[in-house]
Amino acid sequence: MAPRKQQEIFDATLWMVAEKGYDGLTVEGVAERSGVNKTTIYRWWPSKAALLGAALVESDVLAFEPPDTGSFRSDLVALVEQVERLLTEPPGSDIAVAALAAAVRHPELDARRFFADRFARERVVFERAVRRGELSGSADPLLIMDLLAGAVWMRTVLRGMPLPDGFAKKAVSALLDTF
Amino acid sequence: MAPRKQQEIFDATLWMVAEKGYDGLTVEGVAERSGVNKTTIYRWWPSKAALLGAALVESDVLAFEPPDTGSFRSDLVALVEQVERLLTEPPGSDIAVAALAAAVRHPELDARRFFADRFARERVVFERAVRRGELSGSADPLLIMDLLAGAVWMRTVLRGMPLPDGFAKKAVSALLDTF
Amino acid sequence: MAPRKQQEIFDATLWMVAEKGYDGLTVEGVAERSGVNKTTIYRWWPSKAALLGAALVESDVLAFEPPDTGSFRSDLVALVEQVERLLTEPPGSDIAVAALAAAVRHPELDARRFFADRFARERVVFERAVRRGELSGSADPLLIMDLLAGAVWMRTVLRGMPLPDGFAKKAVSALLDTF
Amino acid sequence: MAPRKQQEIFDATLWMVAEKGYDGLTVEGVAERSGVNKTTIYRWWPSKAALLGAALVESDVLAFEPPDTGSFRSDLVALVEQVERLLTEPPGSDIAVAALAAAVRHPELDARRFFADRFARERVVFERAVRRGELSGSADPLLIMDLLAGAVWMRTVLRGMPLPDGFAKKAVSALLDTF
DNA sequence: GAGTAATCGAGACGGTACGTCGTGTCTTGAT
DNA sequence: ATCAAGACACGACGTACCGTCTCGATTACTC
Repeated sequence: MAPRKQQEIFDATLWMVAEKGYDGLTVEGVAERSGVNKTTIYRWWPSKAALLGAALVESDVLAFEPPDTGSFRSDLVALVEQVERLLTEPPGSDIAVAALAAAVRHPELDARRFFADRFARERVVFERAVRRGELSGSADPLLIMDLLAGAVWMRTVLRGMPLPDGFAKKAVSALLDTF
Repeated sequence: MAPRKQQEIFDATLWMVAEKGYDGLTVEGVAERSGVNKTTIYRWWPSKAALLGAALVESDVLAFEPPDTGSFRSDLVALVEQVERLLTEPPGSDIAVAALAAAVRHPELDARRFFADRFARERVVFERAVRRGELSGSADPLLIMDLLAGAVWMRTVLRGMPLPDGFAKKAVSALLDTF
Repeated sequence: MAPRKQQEIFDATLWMVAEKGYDGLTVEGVAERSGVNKTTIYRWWPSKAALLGAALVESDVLAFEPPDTGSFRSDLVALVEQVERLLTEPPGSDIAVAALAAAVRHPELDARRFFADRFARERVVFERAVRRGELSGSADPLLIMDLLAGAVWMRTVLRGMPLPDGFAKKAVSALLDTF
Repeated sequence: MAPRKQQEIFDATLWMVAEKGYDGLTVEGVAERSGVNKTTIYRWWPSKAALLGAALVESDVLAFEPPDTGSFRSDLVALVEQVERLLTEPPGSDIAVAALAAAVRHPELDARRFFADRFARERVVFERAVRRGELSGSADPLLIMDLLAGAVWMRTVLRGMPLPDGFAKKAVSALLDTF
C-alpha cells in the first residue's frame, strides 16, 4: 500500500532535507510542498525520521552499482570513490550527511538497513577477488569496507576536511601494501 | 565571564544529552534541572549547540591520553581501543555519540576542533614509531588514523553493530600485514 | 467559525479583566482558566485587545435598555443612573472600566463602536422628548449626553471619587434649570 | 532627595510615552535614553506608573493657568478650551491620554492628584463669579467642571471623535442657557 | 453502474519548546 | 552617599511544529 502522491512526498522530503538540513526538515513543510495534507503523511509514516528513511531508500540518490574493473585493487579504489562521491557531491551529499548523521539517534530511520544493503552489494567485489585468487578466503570484507569507507567518513564528515586528490588510491594502498 | 552556576548548567546539559540524545536536549530542560532561569542560559550561549559545545570542552568525557607501549603496533591497537571505548562505554558513549553526531549538523559545535585536538595527540605515537625505525617517515599518520578510527565509527555508530572481540587487533593487522 | 470552547474563553477573559485589570489580563491565564491551549486562542484572535473586544461584544455586561418614563427630565436622570451603574456596580463596573479604559489605548478594541451603539439607543429618548414638545428640535442630543455621561466618567473614573446621592438628578438639573 | 539626572529621566519618560503610548513605555527604555541605570530609577520610583506620574506633575505639559476674562461665561469657555487643548494637541495629548487612561488601573499614578490640583485652580473662576454676583453661592463648581470637562473627554477620548468648531461655547451655553 | 472500502483534504486541537522582552531585585565596585 | 554595571529569577510574549482527531469528500475496486 502506498499513498497516492508518494513520489511527490518523497521528492519534497529529499529536497527539503538537502535544502535545510535534517533539523529544517518538517512534516508540515513536506506536506505543503507536496500538496498533501499533514494527516496523510502521518497515516503512512510514524515520524519524520521514518519518512526520510523511506524517501532515501526509495530514491536513487543513494543508488549504487558495484564496480567490476577486473582487478581487486581497482575495484576497491572505485568503491572508495563511490563513497567519496556520495559524501561530497551535492545534492546527495547534503542528504546523505544530514540523514545519516541523524540516523544515529533514530533507529527507525534505519541507517542499518542502508548500510547492510550497500554492503551486500559491495561484497560481490570481494567474492570475485577470492574467485580470481586475488584475495584469501579468510579475509574479512566487512572489516575492509569499514576501514576504507570509514576513512572517507572520518575525513569529510567528522573532520570536515576536503579530500585530497588520490585519496581513494592512497587509502587502498595503505591497506594492501606494506608500509 | 561566566554564569554563577556554570557547573550545574554543564552537568545538566551533559546528563540530558546522554539521557535523551541531542534532539531531546532542551534549553528549558537544562534550565530547570540546573536551577537556573532559561534567560540566563540564553544570556551566555546563543544556541543549544553552543551550550553543548561549551559543556563538552569543559568536561572530561572526551579526555584522552595517547598510549606509549613500546611498539608501534600495540600503540595503534591501544589507540583503536580508546576510540572503541569512547564510542561504546556509557555514559561517555551516549554523550560522545550524540554530541559528535550533532556536531556534524551544527558547525558552531565545532567537531573539527575536537578531532584536530585528538589527532594532535595521537600524532606522537607515529613520531615515536618513526624515531624507532618502525615506520617510514613518508607514512601518512592522518590517513592511518582515519582508516582505523573510521572503521570503529562505521561499525558502531553507522552500522549500529557491536564490536567483536579483538576488533582493534584485527583492524591494525589488516593495515600492517599483507593479505 | 468559532473555537469549540468560545464561551469558556470569553468567560475566563471577562473574569480576568474584572479581577486583575487590563494589564493583568494574560492570554496564558485565559488559556489555563478556560481549559484551552494558548495556541488555540492565538488561532482565533490576534491579540489580547481583540480577544477582550470579542468577549465584550458577546457578553451582556454592556447591555443597555433606554428608559421611557414619560418625561424627558426623568428619562435623562434614568440615563445618567444607567451610566452610574455601569461604572460603579461590580462586576460589570470592573469590566467596563478596565475594558473601556483599555479601548482608549487600543483601537482594535474599538470603543467607538460601543459608544456609538449606545448613543444610537439613547437617542430615542431625545426623539420622544421632541415629539412631546419637551425639547426643541434644535437641541444637540450628542452634546447633552456627552455632558451628562462625561460627568459620571470624570467623577468616578478620572477623579476616582464616589458619587454622592442624587448625583444624577443634580447633574440633569444643572443642565435643564438656570443657575 | 532626587536622583542627579532627574530631568533627563523625566524628559525620556515623557518623550517615550508620547512616542509609543503607555504600553510602549518601559523603565528599561527610559534608563537607556536618559543615560541612567535601571536600578537608579527603581531606587526612586516604585513602578512605571509612579515614574510617569512624577514626570507629569513635574513637567509643564499639564501646566495650566486659570483664565480671568472678566465674565463667568467666557471664563468657563476658556476653561473648556484648555481641556480641549490638553486632549487634542500633540504632544501633550498623547501624554495626557495615554497616561490618564492608564491611571484608571493604577492608583499609584495618582490621577486623582492631578485632577484635584487642577480643580483647585479652576475653582477661583467660580469664586470670582460668585463675588461678582454672576453665580449663586449654592452652585456646585465641581459638578459644573465635571459636566464640561467630562464632555470633552467623552467626545475626544472615549468616542474618538473630533471636536467641532465652537464646541466649548456650545457646551457652556447648553449649561448656562435654558433649552 | 452501483456499492463499498480505502484514501484523502481540511483544519481544529492540546501540547512542548522556542527565543525574546520586560519586570523588579540583587551584588559589586567605582566616584 | 550615590551610582553604573550587569547578573539574575520570573512571567509572559507570540511562533513553529508536533502528533492526534473528526469530518466530509473523493477515489477506485468489486460485484
